[in-house]
Amino acid sequence: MAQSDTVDRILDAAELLFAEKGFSETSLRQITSKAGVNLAAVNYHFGSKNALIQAVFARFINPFTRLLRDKLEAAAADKNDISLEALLSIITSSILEVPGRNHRGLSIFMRLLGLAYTQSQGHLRKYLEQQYSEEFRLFMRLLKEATPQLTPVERFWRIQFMLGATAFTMSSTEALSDILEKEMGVRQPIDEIVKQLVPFLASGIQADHLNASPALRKVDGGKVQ
Amino acid sequence: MAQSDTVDRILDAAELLFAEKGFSETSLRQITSKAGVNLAAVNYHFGSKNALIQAVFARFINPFTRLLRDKLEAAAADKNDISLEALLSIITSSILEVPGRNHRGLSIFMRLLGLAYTQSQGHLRKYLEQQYSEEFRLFMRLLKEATPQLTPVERFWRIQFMLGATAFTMSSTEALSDILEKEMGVRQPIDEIVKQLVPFLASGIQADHLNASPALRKVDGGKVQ
DNA sequence: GTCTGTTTGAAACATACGTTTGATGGCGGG
DNA sequence: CCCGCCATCAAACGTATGTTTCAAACAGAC
Repeated sequence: MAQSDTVDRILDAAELLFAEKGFSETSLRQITSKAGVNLAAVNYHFGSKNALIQAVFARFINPFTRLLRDKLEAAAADKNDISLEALLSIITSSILEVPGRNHRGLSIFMRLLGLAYTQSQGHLRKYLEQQYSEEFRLFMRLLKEATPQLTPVERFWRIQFMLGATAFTMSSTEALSDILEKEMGVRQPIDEIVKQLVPFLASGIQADHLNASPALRKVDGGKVQ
Repeated sequence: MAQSDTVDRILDAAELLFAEKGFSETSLRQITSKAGVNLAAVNYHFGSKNALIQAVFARFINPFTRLLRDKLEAAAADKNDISLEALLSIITSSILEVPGRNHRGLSIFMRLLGLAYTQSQGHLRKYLEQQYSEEFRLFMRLLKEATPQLTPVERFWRIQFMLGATAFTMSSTEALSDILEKEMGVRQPIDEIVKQLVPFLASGIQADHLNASPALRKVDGGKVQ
C-alpha cells in the first residue's frame, strides 16, 4: 500500500464527512474508520485536525485558483472591459472545471469560505487572505470596471450580498437538492444550480437603488420604521 | 435576584457566544461562566443544550413572526397583488422592528439562522419549520404571486440565494461595517445596509435567465457570453 | 539477508464535554 | 415555627474527543 494511498483515503473520507456534517461535528474516529485507516494516521500524516481541514481545502482550492488566475489574467489582457456576467462566469466555470473533484469539494470550499468570513476568531481567514490575495485583488479590479455605475459603498455591500448568496447556497447544495427533489420531484446537478446563480448575482449587483422607494410606498403607506 | 434573572443571563450569554463561535464550538461552561451562573443552571432551566439553542432562537423569532404575520395578512387582504419590493420590505422592516432587541440581536439571530442551515443542526431546522410553517407558507404564496414569471424550480433556488445573501450579510454586519469604515471612511447603520439589500434581492429574483437583463446590456453593449 | 528509515497498529493519555446528583440555602404559606 | 418548594452550588459521572506513545510491520538500499 503506497504511502499516498492512506493520505488520499483520509482526504476523501474527510471531504465527505466535512461536507455532510461540518467540521466540529466530524471526529477523527469517524474519518479514519470510514477511510479504513488507523486513528493515528491523521496526526501522523497531517499533524493535527486543523491541518487536515486545511489540506482538504487546499486540495480543492489550489487547482481552482490556478484556473481562475489564468482566466482572469486573460480577461484583464483583453482591450475591452469584461462584462459582468462573463466575469461571474469565469468564477463559476473555474469552480466547475476543477479537475478530479466532484461537487463535494465545492461544498467544502464554500463552507470554509463562509466560516472564514463569519467566524471572528478563525484560523482560516488569515490563511485565505495571505494565500490568495493576488487573485482576490485582480477580481476586484475587473468587477469595478464591469460596474462603473456603482458607488464604492454600494459595490462593497453588493459584493457581500453576492458572496453570501453563493457561499450559503453552495455550502449546502446537497441538503437543498434533497429538499427540492422531495418537494418538486426534480433533481438538479450542481452545474444547473451554479448556472442559476449567475443571472441572479448579475442582476442583483446592478440593481438601481432609486426605484425601490416608490413601489415600497405603495403598500406600506409610509408606516415603515 | 428574581428567578428569571438567571434564565435571561444565560440566554444573553448564549446568544453572544453562539453567534461568535457557533453552536458546537460553544460549551455550556463558557456560557455559564460568562453569565455568572452555575454550570447546572442550564440543564435545570432548559433541560439540555439543544433546548437552550432553541430558546435563544425563540426569544427573537417569536416577536418577529408576530410582527411578520400581521403585516403579511394585511398585505394578503389587499385586493391588489403585493409588489415584490413591498413584500421584501415587510420582512426587513419586521426584523428591524422587533421590540427589545437592538441591532446586535439581529446580527446574532441571522448568524444563528445561517448556522442552523449551514451546520447540520437538524433539530433546529425541524423546529423552525414546524413552528413557523404558517408564516412561511403565507410568505411563499405572496412571493409566488409577485413573481409569476418564474418557474417553481427557479423560484426555489432564488429564494435560497436571497436567504443566503441576507443571512450572510446580516450575520456579520459588525465586522463588515468595520472593514467598510477602515477602507472607505464611511460608517453605515444597519438600517442603511438593510435598505441596500432590498433592491439587490428584488432585482436578483426577477433576473431573466434566458439573456442578460436589458439594464445589463445597456452597460455591456451586448457582448455578453 | 541485513540494516535503516518510514508507515501502521493497538492502546493509552489527558482533557473537555453534557449531564446528573445530592446537599445547601432561602423564601413564603400554613 | 416549620414545612415544602424552588433555585443554586460544588462535585462527580460517563463518554467522547484530539493527541501521543511505542512496538510491530514494512519498504527499499546496500
